[in-house]
Amino acid sequence: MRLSTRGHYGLLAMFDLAEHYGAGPIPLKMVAERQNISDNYLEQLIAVLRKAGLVRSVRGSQGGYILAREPGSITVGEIIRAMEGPIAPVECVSEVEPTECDQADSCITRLVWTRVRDKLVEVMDSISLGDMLRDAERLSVSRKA
Amino acid sequence: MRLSTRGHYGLLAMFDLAEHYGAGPIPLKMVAERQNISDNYLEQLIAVLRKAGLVRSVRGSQGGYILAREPGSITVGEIIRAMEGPIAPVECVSEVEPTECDQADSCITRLVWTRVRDKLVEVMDSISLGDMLRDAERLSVSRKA
DNA sequence: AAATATCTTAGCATTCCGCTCGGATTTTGT
DNA sequence: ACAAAATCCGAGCGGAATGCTAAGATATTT
Repeated sequence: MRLSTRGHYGLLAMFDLAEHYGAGPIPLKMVAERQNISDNYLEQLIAVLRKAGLVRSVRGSQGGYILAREPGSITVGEIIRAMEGPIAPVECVSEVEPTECDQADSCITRLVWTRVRDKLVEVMDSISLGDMLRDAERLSVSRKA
Repeated sequence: MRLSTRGHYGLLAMFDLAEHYGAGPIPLKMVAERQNISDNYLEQLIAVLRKAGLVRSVRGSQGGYILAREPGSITVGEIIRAMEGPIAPVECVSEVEPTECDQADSCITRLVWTRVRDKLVEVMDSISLGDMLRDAERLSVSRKA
């Protein structure tokens, strides 16, 4: 029941961009350094996020990456789907195009996995990068106190 | 965000044993046949469930496997933990012995994964094999109607 | 033209997955 | 005693995915 590092790193990178939202394009090297990820590897991962329409890129000197939308409108669920594909504990309850097995209609375990999937979707889609920024704010305030 | 077939098959096998609970030891070949799993492979998987104390085995002719406890007291969460290890979307929020990263206390994504983990645990620990038997009963009744 | 970035593709070592297979051991029934 | 039916145990293995590294092509700014 693990995420690969793709989803893990993807969210880290997106949150980093959210923290610098409004400051123009952020070079990937900065993100990689701050989040402690190989920048060569992150380059490949951010390409996926770009193709999914979650970030915009600016090429050339002074270039970098910017969130495609404001942090409040980008959810963890979107990011994870982009990085790891449809959310589903097992293939037969995938959000899109589940490959049905022959006893799908009498399969009780399928009901279980559907409930698990629904909970996953519910929590991931309910958290936005904006929410995470607020959490960070609260956390840093309580730290200073 | 996928389970391996280990967890998938593990639950199928345990549910099969639950359906025949009280009928004495069930040979693994029967389970494998009904659930359409390679019996050689299932043999390895059931060994894990046995070592976790979820099933008892009876060797020799007329032998087989029996749930170690009644279906109502065995949860999906227990089975998945046995087959796949501690429930956690990322390692740093593992239920047991999380390997902390150096910025663990200021990591916002960690808060997200903790919430995801908690939801997973909540739903998996709330469903027992007994619950699944009731679901199967309801489903077969509504099918006949 | 130089510097700074993104973009794209190839490759690669390691690990995990999902098995197969062979045989040892235990128990029951004839 | 013997055969049959089962669990037990470990070795091995092909294929796929993971998590990178590396090298260069392209675009943009200064």
